[in-house]
Amino acid sequence: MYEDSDKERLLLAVDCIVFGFDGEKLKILLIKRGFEPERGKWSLVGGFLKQNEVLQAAAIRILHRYTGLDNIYMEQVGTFSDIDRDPQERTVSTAYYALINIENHSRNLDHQFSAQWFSVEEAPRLIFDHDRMVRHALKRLKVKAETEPIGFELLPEKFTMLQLQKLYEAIYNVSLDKRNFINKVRSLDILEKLDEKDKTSSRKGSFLYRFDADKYHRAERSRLMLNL
Amino acid sequence: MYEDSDKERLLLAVDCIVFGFDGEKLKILLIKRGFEPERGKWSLVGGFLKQNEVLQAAAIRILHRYTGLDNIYMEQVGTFSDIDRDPQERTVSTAYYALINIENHSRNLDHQFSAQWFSVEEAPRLIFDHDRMVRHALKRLKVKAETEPIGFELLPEKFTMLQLQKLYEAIYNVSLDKRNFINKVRSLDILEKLDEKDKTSSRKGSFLYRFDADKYHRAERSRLMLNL
DNA sequence: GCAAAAGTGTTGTACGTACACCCATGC
DNA sequence: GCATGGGTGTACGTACAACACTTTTGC
Repeated sequence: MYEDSDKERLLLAVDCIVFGFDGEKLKILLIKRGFEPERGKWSLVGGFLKQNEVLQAAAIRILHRYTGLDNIYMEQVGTFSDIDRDPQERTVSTAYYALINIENHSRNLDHQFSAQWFSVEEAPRLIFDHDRMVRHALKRLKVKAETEPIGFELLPEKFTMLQLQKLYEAIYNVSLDKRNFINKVRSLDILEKLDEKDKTSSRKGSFLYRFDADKYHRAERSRLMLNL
Repeated sequence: MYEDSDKERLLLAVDCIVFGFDGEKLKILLIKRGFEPERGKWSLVGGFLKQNEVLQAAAIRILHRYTGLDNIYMEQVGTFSDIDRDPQERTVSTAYYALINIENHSRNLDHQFSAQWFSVEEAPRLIFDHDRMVRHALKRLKVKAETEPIGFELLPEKFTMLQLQKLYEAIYNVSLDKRNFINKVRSLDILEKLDEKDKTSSRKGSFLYRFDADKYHRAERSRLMLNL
């Protein structure tokens, strides 16, 4: 295709920024590299694209290898191509971010990879251009979460209003008024209020909610999910 | 890098969605392919990434080859990797969009490529997955133009308020009230009002404005550029 | 009965939206 | 003097932001 005569083939990698939420802070999953180069340093989970594989599939495969998880929300962030980003050989890498429910997940965390959760602000310096990838992913996550109900991917199926609020506070690094927050969320009409209460954090107990995809799709919605 | 053992190299292409504005409609620049496969069909301008080249540089090089232009605003859209997107050989392509001032440009349009402007809605069907790329680019352009002053890239240096309004109407495919529009733009305080008038379209003549990058950077600005 | 978190409503303000008339000029 | 597009201001409604007290329960 195209009319260039020089067709140079090169390595295409995929790196995943895995976001999780522990109830307080937004976290990312990092692995301590057990192989050269940069052995012992922290990095994103990644791998190479195969000849007969689509990028999204590679991202899913890689995420599965490191976390054991399937059916995870993923979104392409961008493609990074600095010449020497990988000192071994010219490698272009496409970054994806994944949103996972940290609670469901911790069990399957495969210890062979020395994977560990870090809060986004306190993460160690990463290899190559992975820090840049994280910054881009975070920016994209913020934009996306403003207009689409993706926050729920980071929470357990059933959650309290306070959990949801803390999640948005963590994503946007702001603090919100709980009355305004709850009113806004209610007005969106995309949650199902359950009869159960979560009593782990108070004597009174707080009601649990569940994201209702049907309600969401039915609703004629204003452009914004949350306006912070 | 990484611990995969199988490293398969493949072709990486770059395709550019070139946006322009003719005063009425948002346009894209397409070329009629003079080479196989798909000779005679319309496509985006594109080329292959070289071994020692960054993606952005490739996009700039390709844009320059087809338009003769330098110093153009470009933004990465995403990377497209369907297995058979190019029937010749597995090729992954990263799309960029460019914003150019259609007036300055028309002169240097190199006729050897049968390049032609099409309004976004009336463009012919494109080869490969280029239609999908255009849709993505358009979506990204809309999001970006909401929060950053990139619209000016599509206008001549000096422009009238009506031109600016028509531009945003074209991008978002809406119609706006000129009084509200002008008030909103004024409140942003990022334009310099010139003493010149453009008298081509009326006897009275309308004042010309220029985007003032300094004002823009100085201003503590609300998150939104235009709220439509 | 008290400590601890959950739950709830009102008011002011800012911003977006709707809307119509006069102005300047060239012919 | 008139036709053409350019330029301007106000009134209303909606939506966000600020704010404090009562309720429920387990101990």
